[in-house]
Amino acid sequence: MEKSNAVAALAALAQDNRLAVFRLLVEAGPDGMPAGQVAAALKLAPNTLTFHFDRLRGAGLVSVRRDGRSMIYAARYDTMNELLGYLTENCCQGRAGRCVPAARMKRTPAPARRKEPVT
Amino acid sequence: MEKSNAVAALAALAQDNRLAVFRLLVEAGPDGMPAGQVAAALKLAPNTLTFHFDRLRGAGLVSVRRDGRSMIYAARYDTMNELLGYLTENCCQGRAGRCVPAARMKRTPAPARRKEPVT
DNA sequence: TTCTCATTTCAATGGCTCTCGAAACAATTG
DNA sequence: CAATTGTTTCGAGAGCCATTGAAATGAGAA
Repeated sequence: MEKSNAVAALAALAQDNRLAVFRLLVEAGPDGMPAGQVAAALKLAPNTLTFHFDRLRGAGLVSVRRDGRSMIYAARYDTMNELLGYLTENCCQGRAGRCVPAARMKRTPAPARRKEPVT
Repeated sequence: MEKSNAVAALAALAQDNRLAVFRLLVEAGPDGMPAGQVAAALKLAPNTLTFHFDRLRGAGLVSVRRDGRSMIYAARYDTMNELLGYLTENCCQGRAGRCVPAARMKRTPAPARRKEPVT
């Protein structure tokens, strides 16, 4: 994942309602959830929700498909995975051990520094 | 980590310059780096940098100490750790396997989708 | 077709963000 | 003391964000 994509994903999740939406979709599983159901669960106006969905989708964190009159949104785990990868690689001195919970620790002999140019 | 703290941390990192600052501080190690050196490395105006430092500090991602006339900023790995923990716990269906790198994947039965995701 | 439901689009608004220039503050040096 | 260096504070402006109400679109039901 590139820096700009990471910033986009972080920005998409850096908002109360959007983070709630994403968590709900994650909970809903790979099959996703109709927009209306999300709106009801989080008590959000449908147009406001569309706005947030657009942002999540723009960051690649969510996918949509139509099912009849419903739009079904689903979390994209792969993107979330890449985001976590980016954060552990670039914000933990190249060694996961610095920042990651013990469960996810991965020993790395030499810290790989500056995979991407620091702009 | 609570949701509001996670949102704050995500927002702090969801900006090009701030993410660059944080990465630089992570690279610099636990001893940190003087503000001026960060400003020089990233070519940011000192007052602009102060603005971003304040945000990172507000999110608990950075600490400061004075050394003579220099203010030395350092990354707070513990907070980054908690953020990653929050994301894996709350955005990966409670099972790390959903989102963490393949190395640690635990297989869960993947239900078939009805229609193709439109992204 | 007409009606209804689910969702999106549009336009507008208040609030927040990021950046800049100028000035102020703090600590060391002469 | 005054001068210099490193950083912060203040004030202002352009632009983006999140939300809202009203209108429009798409798909199924009558």
